[in-house]
Amino acid sequence: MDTQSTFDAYLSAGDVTLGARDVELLRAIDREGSLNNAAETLSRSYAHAQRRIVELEEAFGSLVERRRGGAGGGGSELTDNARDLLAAFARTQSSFEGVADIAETVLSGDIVDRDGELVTVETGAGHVRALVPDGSGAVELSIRADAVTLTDPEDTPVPEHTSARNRFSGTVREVEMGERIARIAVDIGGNQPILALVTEDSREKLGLEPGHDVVVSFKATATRGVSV
Amino acid sequence: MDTQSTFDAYLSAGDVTLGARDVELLRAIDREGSLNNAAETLSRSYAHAQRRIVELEEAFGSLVERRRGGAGGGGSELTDNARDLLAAFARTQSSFEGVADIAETVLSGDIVDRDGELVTVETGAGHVRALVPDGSGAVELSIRADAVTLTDPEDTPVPEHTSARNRFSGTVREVEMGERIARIAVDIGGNQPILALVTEDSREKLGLEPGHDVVVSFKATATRGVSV
DNA sequence: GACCGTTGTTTCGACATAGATACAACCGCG
DNA sequence: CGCGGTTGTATCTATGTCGAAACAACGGTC
Repeated sequence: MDTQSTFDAYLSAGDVTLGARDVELLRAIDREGSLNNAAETLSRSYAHAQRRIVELEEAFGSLVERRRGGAGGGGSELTDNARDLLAAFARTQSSFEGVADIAETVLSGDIVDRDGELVTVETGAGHVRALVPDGSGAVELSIRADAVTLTDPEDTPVPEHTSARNRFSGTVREVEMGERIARIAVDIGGNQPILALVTEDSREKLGLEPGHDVVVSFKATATRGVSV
Repeated sequence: MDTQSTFDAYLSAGDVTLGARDVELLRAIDREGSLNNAAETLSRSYAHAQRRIVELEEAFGSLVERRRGGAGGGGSELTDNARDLLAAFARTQSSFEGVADIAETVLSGDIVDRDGELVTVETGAGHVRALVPDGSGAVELSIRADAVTLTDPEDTPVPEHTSARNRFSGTVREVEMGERIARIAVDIGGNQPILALVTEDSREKLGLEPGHDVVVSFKATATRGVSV
């Protein structure tokens, strides 16, 4: 079974949520210069699109400046507010895409200490500090590969001097090159290696090849877990 | 206008996607011991729930072991496969929650170099390396607060010895304490400070108070941007 | 062998979403 | 003053989703 995680992103204000479909509509208005043409090119009904715009504006404020009559019959264009909203949507969507696409390592373990939502988990590789909303006992921690920093063992800050609460010494097990980004699997003693995403630049400077020693560190606040 | 980013998480296999509603159903079956009672407690129709299970199993493999007849008329329970699926869903959902909830800094700038999807962006605070799928010119970079590492200026690895490609010297501008987690705003010379999430532990050890000097670093692979 | 509560299957209808259509209002322009 | 293309509004219909209801099949237990 080959599952893949996907998502729908929304921006919500009050009880109205703006989704991908709405963004598509706003972009089309921007492109076409009129609500009518926008609905046309998207093969949607004008009536519905118009009602939706009104609905969105009640929650998000003015979005589309609409003029009727005049040369060419009128037209519509986006407000600055709408452009900000579109940019915000694009940003959050791209953040979510990061989560959906990027490899992560899953560590299993048991909670041995809890302080608010901050917990200490005993795993095969040692203690890991992480965020787990609630529960106790067995947990699964997920560590996104883009949140893992690799440093040279000779020049790694002592734990008191960095905010990365989790650090492990390990050796590179596998290097998988992408276009400009390498995925490094580092053995840290647990039953499975930690994956880290680094630029080819970094890979070269740190001399990351199989067998090379390296220190992996990641922040507690970027390590999230769920009870199982 | 106060917008908030939300999301719906899915796991998809082929053209079937498993969503929150399906997860709710599977959990109810696990809890109630029968498909019938599960549908009952969720106020859903048994018929629809049953069809949905069949549909999901065609894509995700065996999920529910159903027995009819026998003592008590039969019953159903989840397969190990289904439990794995539930855990996977919980993990991805919790990862998405991280993105939705956690503060981020948005830096505006212009692309000055591109190498694949890896770009160098000129911002008010200096050059930042980031991932931007396509486009050129103006971009907005979002840097999640949980991806920012703070280190002591006295003990920060030289750039050649760390995979964190972006580093800036700054001074703490503001500290906002949560329960066990502090949000630190660090001034790095741009028009807006970088936000970092650190544990209270780290805040104390690094002596993070307004006015204190600190080095902020974050990975290029954790910095995503969109063209504007 | 009848009972009983479950699974399996079909059909119907309620409901929400969205397209289709029609028509009024608007206003610069020729 | 009418034309033309737009916005604004109302109503109808198609579609898909999901609950409601009814009934057959199943198989331990008594």
